Amino acid sequence: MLPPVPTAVNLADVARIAGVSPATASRALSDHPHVAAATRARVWRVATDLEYVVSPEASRLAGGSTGRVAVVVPHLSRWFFGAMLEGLESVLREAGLDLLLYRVGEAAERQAFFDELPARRKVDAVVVLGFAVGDDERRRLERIGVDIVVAGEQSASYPSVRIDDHAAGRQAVDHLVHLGHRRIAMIAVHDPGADPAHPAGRSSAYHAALADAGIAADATLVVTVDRGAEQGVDQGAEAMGALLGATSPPTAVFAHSDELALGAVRTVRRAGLRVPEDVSVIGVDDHPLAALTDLSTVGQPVHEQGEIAGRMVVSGLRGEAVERVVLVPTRLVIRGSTAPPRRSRRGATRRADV
Amino acid sequence: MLPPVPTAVNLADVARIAGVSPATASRALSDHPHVAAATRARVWRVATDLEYVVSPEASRLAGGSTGRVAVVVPHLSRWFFGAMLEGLESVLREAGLDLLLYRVGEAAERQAFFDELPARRKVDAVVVLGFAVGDDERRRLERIGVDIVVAGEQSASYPSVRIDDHAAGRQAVDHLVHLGHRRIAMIAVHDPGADPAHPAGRSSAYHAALADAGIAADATLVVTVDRGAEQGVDQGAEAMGALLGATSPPTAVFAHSDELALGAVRTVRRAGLRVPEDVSVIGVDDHPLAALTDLSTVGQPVHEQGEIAGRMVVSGLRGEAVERVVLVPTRLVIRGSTAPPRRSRRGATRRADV
DNA sequence: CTGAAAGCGCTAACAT
DNA sequence: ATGTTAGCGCTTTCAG
Repeated sequence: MLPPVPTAVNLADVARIAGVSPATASRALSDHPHVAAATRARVWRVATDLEYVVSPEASRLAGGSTGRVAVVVPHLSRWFFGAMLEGLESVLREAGLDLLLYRVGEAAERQAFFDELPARRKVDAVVVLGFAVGDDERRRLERIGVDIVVAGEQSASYPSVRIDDHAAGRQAVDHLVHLGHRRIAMIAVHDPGADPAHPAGRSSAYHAALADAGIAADATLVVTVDRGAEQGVDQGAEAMGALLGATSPPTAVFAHSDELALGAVRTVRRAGLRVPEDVSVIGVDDHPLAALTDLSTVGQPVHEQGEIAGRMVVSGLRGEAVERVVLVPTRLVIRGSTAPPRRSRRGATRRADV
Repeated sequence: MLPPVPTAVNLADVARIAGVSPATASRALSDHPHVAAATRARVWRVATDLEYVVSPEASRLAGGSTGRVAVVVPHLSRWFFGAMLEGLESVLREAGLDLLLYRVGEAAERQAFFDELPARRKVDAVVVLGFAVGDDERRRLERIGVDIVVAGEQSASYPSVRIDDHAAGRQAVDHLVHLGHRRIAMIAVHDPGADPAHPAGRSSAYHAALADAGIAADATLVVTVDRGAEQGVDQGAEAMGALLGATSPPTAVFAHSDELALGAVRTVRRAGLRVPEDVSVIGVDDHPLAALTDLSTVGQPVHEQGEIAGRMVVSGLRGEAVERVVLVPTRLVIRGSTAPPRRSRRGATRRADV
């Protein structure tokens, strides 16, 4: 390792060369009010010439903020989380904030994070991306003593950005209903932390949409998978297997995510049936895979949710008021995996490519 | 915003309560050699009880290290980069290092990063993930004065982990040759920073493999796309269109990535041809999509490359010697998108699902 | 508007 | 083995 930054230029150097005291230099560089314009300009010039960068440590120690935001995310290799992180990063970077990344995938990692709180004393705010913070976790998290924002999930306790899951579910199921389907199945994700008595938005939307259409509920048409596994595709495939094995199989399936939906499509095809002629399938997210595989879906603006979370953090840090809940709109994206039931209207369907 | 960490416990508090001097407390907590076991234990107990956490700022300022590593990556929502980042993160976290994330996608962002070097004075090391550092960039990057490690790409200047691109290319093209193909095309990525005179590993492997098989080179069978676009699928699709339009189209295609390969597959199918019966397609990476779409490919251990980069950083920080180049093995993954040319040996092929 | 002085919380010599 | 003494580089009162 090299010696610690041999060419380090300090505030004192800048001040000396600019012919002012360190105090003035500091004020000039932090854009404080009471500094002569000429002085400010001179100090900035010298600082730029010397390529001066404040020592964040010293700055923080002397009373400033850390200029850092912790981001806690369960996965990094899955599109949804990556895209949201990307949106968040762009806003934070623009605001001059550094992003400290903490991945907390499995239960053990998650527990360790909330126990040890490695971000303590290191950040000005924390953003939780794509998972719901449990009560116990919330209590611990708060001991970090900074602002907290949640993105991509519901949160009663913190400002959050997310989609309206109920509305999204309605868009999907209503689409199937309007196509004429009556036997509509659902592959739902079950969040271990959620209250089973109150089905989450997408599930409740399914039931509401069926009820509104006068379709009787059929418990054999709902399969629930646990959240959290790596890809989701296999779970979707398995769930579809169960659905296909039912006495009276569905003609359409609403999956809570595109990955589950793709697994379902795979199973349908492997069973020798066709999508959408024999079974329609719709997911949620508008994953890039959905476009590639011609999957109908309810799209959500993922990147944008990350951006909004970033803006919430920046506002909060500035001491401005922050909205408690921002709902972003979803949109129905009709592709080739949904069509009317039976084998009617051939021409209206497209093949799934790839 | 809350007041800055109301419950802040400092070293001085711990020291006082434990009945020692701050210096001793510091030594005890940093596991220094010359501290009585009893003292160490007592200090640790008090620190734990009080939930003391060192102020990284003060620690660093007083001569320690930052305990942070900067990671520079071009994309966050693409599997390859996310998976590598995930591997890296796990090792850094285990070593107690924090990860400062910088995304530098487009040219402008990349330029800004290397101009401003926002990581200066903030980290003990820098990891460059998945892109080649140009000469000018290298010069600037070095002014940061810390260790640098490159993963997923070649680097003459820094310790790096990567696959042997030439070997990977041979695995792919040799596979096609062994299947009996003679008209083998390539969809290559062109790295803007690379020297056109020296074709990169995968391309040179293609030429070498054909030469070894006594197949004459045919320039119309090579299409080059620029690196860096978002998904790659569309570029692959377009490239395949050009190939299909050739006087004498290929019976097999080697694409430099799975995403390009999937685009190629889409074009082949849209042209009314079948994969692999009419055209075989093989990619590189073993992207999760490849398994899903039954694409043959040359797999590389992406997560592991991230881990290895992490270990290189940790070793370097410990002052241990670090290997200059670590090559990780690739493996040929034969799925349903490659088969002998013509319509021979039906039984050996599987359908592409989804 | 600017300078002088006093730490922020910690670690690393240097003593003891 | 432990305590004492200096700062690290910056921001911030408090004076001018």
